[in-house]
Amino acid sequence: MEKYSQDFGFYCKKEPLSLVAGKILTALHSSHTANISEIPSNNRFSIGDYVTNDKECEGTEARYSIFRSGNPARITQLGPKIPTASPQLDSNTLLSGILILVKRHSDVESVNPSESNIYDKEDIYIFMDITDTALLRENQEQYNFLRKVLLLILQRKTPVICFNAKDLLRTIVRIYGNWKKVSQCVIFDPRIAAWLLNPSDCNLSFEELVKIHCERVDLKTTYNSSHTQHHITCKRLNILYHLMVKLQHKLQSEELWDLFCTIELPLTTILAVMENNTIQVNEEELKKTSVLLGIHLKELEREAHHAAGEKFRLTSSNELRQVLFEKLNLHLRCKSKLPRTSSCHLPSTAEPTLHQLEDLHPLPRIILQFRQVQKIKSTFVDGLSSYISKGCVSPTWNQTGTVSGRLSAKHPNIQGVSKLSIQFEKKQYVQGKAKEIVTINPRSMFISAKGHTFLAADFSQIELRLLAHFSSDPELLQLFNKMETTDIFTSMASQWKNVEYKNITQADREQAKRVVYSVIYGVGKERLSQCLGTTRAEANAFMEHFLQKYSVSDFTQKVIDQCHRKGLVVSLMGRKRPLPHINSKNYSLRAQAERQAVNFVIQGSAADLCKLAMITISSSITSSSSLTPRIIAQIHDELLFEVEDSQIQEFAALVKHIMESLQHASGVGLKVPLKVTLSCGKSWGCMTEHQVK
DNA sequence: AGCTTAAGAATATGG
DNA sequence: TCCATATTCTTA
Repeated sequence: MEKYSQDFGFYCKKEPLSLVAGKILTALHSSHTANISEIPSNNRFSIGDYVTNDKECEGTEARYSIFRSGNPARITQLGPKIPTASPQLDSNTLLSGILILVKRHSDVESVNPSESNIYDKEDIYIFMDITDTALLRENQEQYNFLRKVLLLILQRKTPVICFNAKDLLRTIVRIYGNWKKVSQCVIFDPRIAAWLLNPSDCNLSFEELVKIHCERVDLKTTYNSSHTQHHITCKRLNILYHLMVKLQHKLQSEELWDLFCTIELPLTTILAVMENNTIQVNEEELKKTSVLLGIHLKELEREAHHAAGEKFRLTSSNELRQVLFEKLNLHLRCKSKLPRTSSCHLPSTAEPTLHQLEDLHPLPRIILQFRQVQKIKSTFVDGLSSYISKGCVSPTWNQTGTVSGRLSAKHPNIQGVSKLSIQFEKKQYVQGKAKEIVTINPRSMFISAKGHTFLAADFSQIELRLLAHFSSDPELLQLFNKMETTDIFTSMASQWKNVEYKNITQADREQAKRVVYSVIYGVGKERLSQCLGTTRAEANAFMEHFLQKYSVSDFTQKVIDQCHRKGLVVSLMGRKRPLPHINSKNYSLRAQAERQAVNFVIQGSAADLCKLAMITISSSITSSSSLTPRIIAQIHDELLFEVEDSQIQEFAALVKHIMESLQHASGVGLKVPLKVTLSCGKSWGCMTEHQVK
């Protein structure tokens, strides 16, 4: 349950918001005051014109005010809007208000952000109440004013500073409807800056950031009890300004500034737009599926109880452990040693273990099926329902949620929706009827809007290609430069399993993929043998053969050496990850850091490229007058769009061209070509490959 | 007694 | 002793 939180004196249902229109040292010269003075200054809108508290505000036409910091009495009366409704997990909630600080002087260097002079008397504050956009629309004059102010702030190249900028942008995009107008805006978000400096501690609060990056400012002593809420709010806005200046300097000295400006900053706007885009869900199908899966689960439970000879809760790994190892004693009949849980040293009941046991007794296979169905039902069917509003979902995207630079999604986590469909036999209650096999594909619940089609663009084997680039291994390079028409993992699976290329299933391909990446990132033979379902000796042989054929150890060693020297690793576009344990005396910690180092260089670089792809595609949509596709989701290496039926051909060609050209545009010049596969369809679960002319 | 919280296990995704 | 996510469920 998300809770209310307070920041800068403003409350909103989801996240705190504050914004400072300001100027940073390196920014272009542009006079805020001149711009602000363009705001129509009739009596009603003049500075300090109208200030009100909440109650008076109700039902009146006053929705904004402008004042100077030199007049704290007026600040005092700006009461924060505290929503009276109960908290809800509604990512579509609009923010309640915007407070803007317009810095008149940009000579921050000379300003010591201490108690005495954190205020600049010349500074201007603008407060805008945007709780009720409908009202704003009714009152044309005020609506125009709001638009004008926001456009003034966002359409010039002077940077704006905002904590959690995405939330502000989401709101603004919604007010405007037309996101293309603000797509080029420049908003610095201190949270993102801090995350780039150290991706390990993400989601730090404003207070924590100030504590870490502004040694001289102490939030607690900066406020004294005589200050009112809004006095404090204005001070916090000033501190926010200084925090960003500090962070900018740090980013510049760590050579992260480019990454910040060219990747993360434009991405924030894109994510805000994505959060305003909705994905339609097939609700009837969802309900039917839920019932169907419920029946099937009960059936599986019955079978499991029968196989075990007693009733127990299938969802409890403890009870399962008792049945498997204390009652049935399966561990005694199993040749290889069974793994144990890392913490309590108990026998594991995880997937690989159950696979080892599945030939000894019917129960393990039933449990595996049960867990698979249970996961799909609770997470992707019933879980999904709770996020539906008006037949649609709209995930929340977290830009700073990972250490590798990737994005993460929640509510729902669309990146984690099962790709493979499950099949089972529908139990027939009517006698004499033919057996019915039902197929359930969780992704098919997501459907495109009327008159629109989904277009998915995937980078093929992006991490493997990056490995080829970094290692310069001739074998790998040749693999990709040969311009294969066949799928690499499928052909590897076919080679390894001695099965015709055509007969390789999707599951086989996934397994081959997992094995390949596992070996690259330094899997142990224990785990690999489980993954492959073979003995450790065979796994070892496979590993050695693979690593001999593709000699990547020069590269991995280079990464590890560099990490030992510098204590951090760097991705293709300069993203950094500190790994403090790299020089630890503890072997396992050090070894883990070494694996993380290698993994980060590849995974982080792939994340860089995918983000770059989003930005480039988005800006080409912006600059086009005719194209209207919407970015729906990013699944790490896949971009999902919803396109008007008539634009599919044109847009598909554009996307493919942009993504495959990134090998030159990335600024590095990749030694391998990038390959993109396109597919489209009316449902995410049923996409057919799309050839571009 | 019933309630919350935090951690771990398990399984889905991506590579 | 592959990496890094989210979600759900159990357990303490």
